[in-house]
Amino acid sequence: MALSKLPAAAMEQTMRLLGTGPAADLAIRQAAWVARCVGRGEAAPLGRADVDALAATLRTRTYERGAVLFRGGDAADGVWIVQRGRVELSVGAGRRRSVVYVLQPGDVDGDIQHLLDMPLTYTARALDEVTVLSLDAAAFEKLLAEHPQIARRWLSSVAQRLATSQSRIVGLLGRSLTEQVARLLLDEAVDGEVPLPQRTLAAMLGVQRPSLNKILKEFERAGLIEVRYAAIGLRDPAKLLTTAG
Amino acid sequence: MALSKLPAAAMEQTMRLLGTGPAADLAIRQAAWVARCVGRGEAAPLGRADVDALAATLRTRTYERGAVLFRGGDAADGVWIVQRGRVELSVGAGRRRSVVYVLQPGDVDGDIQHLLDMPLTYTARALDEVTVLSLDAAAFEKLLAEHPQIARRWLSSVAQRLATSQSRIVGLLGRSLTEQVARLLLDEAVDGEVPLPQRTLAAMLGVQRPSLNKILKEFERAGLIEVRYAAIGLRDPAKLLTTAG
DNA sequence: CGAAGTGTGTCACCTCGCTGACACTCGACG
DNA sequence: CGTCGAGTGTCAGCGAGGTGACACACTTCG
Repeated sequence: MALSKLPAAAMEQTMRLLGTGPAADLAIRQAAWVARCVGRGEAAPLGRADVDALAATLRTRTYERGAVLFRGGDAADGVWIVQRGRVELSVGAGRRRSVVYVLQPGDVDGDIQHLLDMPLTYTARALDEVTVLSLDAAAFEKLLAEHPQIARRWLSSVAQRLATSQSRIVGLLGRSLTEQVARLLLDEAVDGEVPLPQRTLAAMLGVQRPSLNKILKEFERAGLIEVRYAAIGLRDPAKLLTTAG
Repeated sequence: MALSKLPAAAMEQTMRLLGTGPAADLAIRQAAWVARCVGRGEAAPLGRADVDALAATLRTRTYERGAVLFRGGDAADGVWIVQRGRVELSVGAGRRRSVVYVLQPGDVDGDIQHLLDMPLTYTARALDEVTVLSLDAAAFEKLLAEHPQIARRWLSSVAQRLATSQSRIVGLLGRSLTEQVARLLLDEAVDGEVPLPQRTLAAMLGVQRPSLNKILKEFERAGLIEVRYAAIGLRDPAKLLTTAG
């Protein structure tokens, strides 16, 4: 899922670059933004035709905080990109709940399930008020077939997610919880802050909240972080990085 | 990395299907096999031209048991596919060694690093005598650019690996070691056998060998498996599956 | 303002898996 | 056929992290 955690500013910038006056269509700007999300374009720049093709097929949907976008076991409903807000992907419930990933603006999901023709294996829940751009399955397939540049980019995007996923596995194997927590905080930070409750962070590591809390308080005493309500501020990212190993 | 764990028989079959008499080139048969490895072709069947293009660029290399194919930090030397034998991908050394993956015949690697222009993050070591087919970076890029069907297939292949990687993360989070071991054995079994020493299996789960050994002996007492020298035989896969949760 | 819901801090107890060690067994190879 | 390296079986002690519980703080919304 993780792809590029573009700050909102990047979107604005992209929009400005592409905006050609009042007539510039919102859909085209959205499509250009999606193109940026789906892999960086060094190897495969998109042409105007590619962006237009994307724009023609995008739909916008909005969910309120706490809403469930889909549940594990559902068939994938095309491909979607988070434009605003965060979406939590989790497996299991109650005490056994594990958070597979937290999608940030710019992250893409649903493509894997479509490509492999498999059901969704996790449940998606909006952590904030969320806007997603979506693309139905047929349109996605058509895009890939008719726009080689888009297919090439999508390949980079999926490859990027695979690399992230593998480095997460390495992070989980044989590391102490302290190292894992330091790494998680660095990975999830946006503008020096991790705006997630401890319960969610604990579920991302597959540990219990008290265990996480203990480590967080140690970090706070050492001046590495600042524990706030439903959020954590990073005070010394460099030192946190050395702690992560 | 895991893609399709094709038994040797599948390769033979593919070769037979494509063999057009004594003149059939070995390289073309190899290329057809690679094409099967890289995603199943429902959505994007390969044409004759695609297979020929693959064949033109393949090189064969052989490594003996224990040889190091590359070390973490090296630049990716193109894309390669395991044709025969197994290759262990690991991070760290000594007590901290973790096994990221064990490549089986048919598995592909090196493409991700090339696509993202990143160095290899793990060390590859031959577990048996190994033959790999390899493809240099320029040829790979050319293939993707000029053969949309291959690009489409490669996308499925990477997507498949991402799905595998994610399900491994779910397996690691919040599961008891017993469940993890059961799942690992099922995932790694080839013809009802897991031909790996306990030390390697332990490194795949990021645990110590005595911990793994204890669970294995419990499974053996329960009649689920049979512990052999540097190998484990599955006696009751169905029951093992229920143990995996 | 005040209640309800959600998040945080902390504790005592207990289990699971790590540590380091040692004896034994298997298989390859000279 | 004997030797050596690699793999396996097992143990006692220890520490990290899970469990369940409870008090308190923050926020939100009526």
